[in-house]
Amino acid sequence: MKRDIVEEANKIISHFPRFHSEEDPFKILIETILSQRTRDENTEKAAKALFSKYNNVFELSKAQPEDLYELIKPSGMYKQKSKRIIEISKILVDQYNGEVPDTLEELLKLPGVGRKTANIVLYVGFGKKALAVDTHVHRISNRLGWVNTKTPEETEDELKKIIPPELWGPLNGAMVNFGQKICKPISPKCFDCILKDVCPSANQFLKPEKK
DNA sequence: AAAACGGGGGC
DNA sequence: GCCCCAGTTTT
Repeated sequence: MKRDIVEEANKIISHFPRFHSEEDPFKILIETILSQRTRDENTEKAAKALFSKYNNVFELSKAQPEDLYELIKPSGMYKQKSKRIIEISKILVDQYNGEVPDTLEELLKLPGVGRKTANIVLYVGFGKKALAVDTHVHRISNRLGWVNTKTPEETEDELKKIIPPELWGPLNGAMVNFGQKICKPISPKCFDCILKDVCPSANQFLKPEKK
């Protein structure tokens, strides 16, 4: 059977869209920091608690790390994240007039902001054509046979060659939902999968994949 | 390349 | 009880 990868991507996007209610780039940046290695529910709890007490970058820039511990604890790694959130806030206030920069290069200078977080902020916060290769994107792209890669960096390069830029962000978000509901790391629900007819890994016994 | 950070949920 | 989560930084 002939594969149409773009069509498969659109299918994932239409079946598992990811909505983003927040629009303030700063709040998206902080939420994305909180979301690192943590599930959505825990991220939302932490973000809600945090923003109920601190409304903006200026207020957060004056806080102490210990002030945030209890608020963001559900998101895990709360000591590091508290420290970084305040460091980021100070940098934004001191060097960026309180605004979040909208380029990959500038975002990567912020503490706790790596390639994945930066790309999520670029897409969700600024609507740019960005692709954040997280564990879901890496795992699913390889299972589907879209790419054959070892590292997220390789996956990013290869995916960008076969997926049109306007789909990068939407596919990225949809893959997260798809990965949580169907194409899970362990015991994926291939029987219920919309791509089981084309996926080379469908119905196989899948072990957790190396990153 | 590997360790450290980390609470919460699924199985 | 073990494994994983829209990872990044340090050793």
